[in-house]
Amino acid sequence: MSQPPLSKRRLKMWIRLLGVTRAAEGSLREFLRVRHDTTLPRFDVMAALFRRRDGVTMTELSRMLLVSNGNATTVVDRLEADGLVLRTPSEIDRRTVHVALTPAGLAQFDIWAAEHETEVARLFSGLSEADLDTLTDILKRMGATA
Amino acid sequence: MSQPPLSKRRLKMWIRLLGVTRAAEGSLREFLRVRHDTTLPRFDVMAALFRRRDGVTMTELSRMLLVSNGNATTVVDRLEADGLVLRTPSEIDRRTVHVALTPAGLAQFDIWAAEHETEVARLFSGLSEADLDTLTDILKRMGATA
DNA sequence: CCCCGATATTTCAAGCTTGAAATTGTTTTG
DNA sequence: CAAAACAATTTCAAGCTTGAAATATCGGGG
Repeated sequence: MSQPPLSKRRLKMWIRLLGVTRAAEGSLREFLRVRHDTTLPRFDVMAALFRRRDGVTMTELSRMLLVSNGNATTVVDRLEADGLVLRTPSEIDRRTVHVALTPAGLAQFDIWAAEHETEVARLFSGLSEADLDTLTDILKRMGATA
Repeated sequence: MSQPPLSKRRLKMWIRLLGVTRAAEGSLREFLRVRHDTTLPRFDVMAALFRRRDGVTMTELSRMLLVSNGNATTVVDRLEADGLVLRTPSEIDRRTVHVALTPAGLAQFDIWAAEHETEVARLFSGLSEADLDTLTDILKRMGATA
């Protein structure tokens, strides 16, 4: 039996990939809303600031999350209003702003992160160690191209 | 060497998967904007209606795309205003509405689809036939769980 | 036949997201 | 050094998205 052309197969894979990702995002969004009364974008920003504990600039933040600079601004605005993150103007380069978790933000994220990890693990409980090896390898190569 | 716990590995995989997907979505969004002056959500709706040429109800549409019902309404509103899709009230069940591509919409989508496929194939040109086999298998199992 | 639970769609407010323009500050270069 | 190029951030309008509430319809059990 002849296979469809490579480009068609890549397209079908992309559609499937998008479906899996959207379904997982939907589950996580609901999880964060129901269990922790927060949203995915807010969580993502907090997670980025948790990874870079010393703080990051707005541009670094938007690059980490692959969102526009304007988007980073508004999400950080809201988190700052909630007292979870803090902007500090840079002394060295007065164009840049450093953003970091507040102590309250760090405490909050600690709670969220543990349950979030459990939820993600539950969502992908169908994947074995071997699957993870294989998938990670492929995803690394996809990231390198795109 | 001891590996990190399975839940941590699953989390890292998810973050990587999200990164790859967001990067590809960003590329496709830009492609659609620059080359065809349209957006990803509009394209997605058109693609769904192309796959189901006889038309679908609003609920079927939102389930296919994994978006909320309210979201489907507004995107279809805009496409209808552009003359690309058409709503037809159902005779049998007066709660439901059928949505389908107009001839203009079909012609438009034909043009978009070919170039879109090329672009997707280019984005994922790093994946071999074997990779596609492996990845599709894993994605199928992920979809089954989540 | 009427009520009641279920289903389909739209409406709405709030928040998210983008891309471009405006603002402010830095660096390079003639 | 001044001007121009470049960079970081915010602002803005438009569009996207969600989840909940409102509206309309269907279908079954008294």
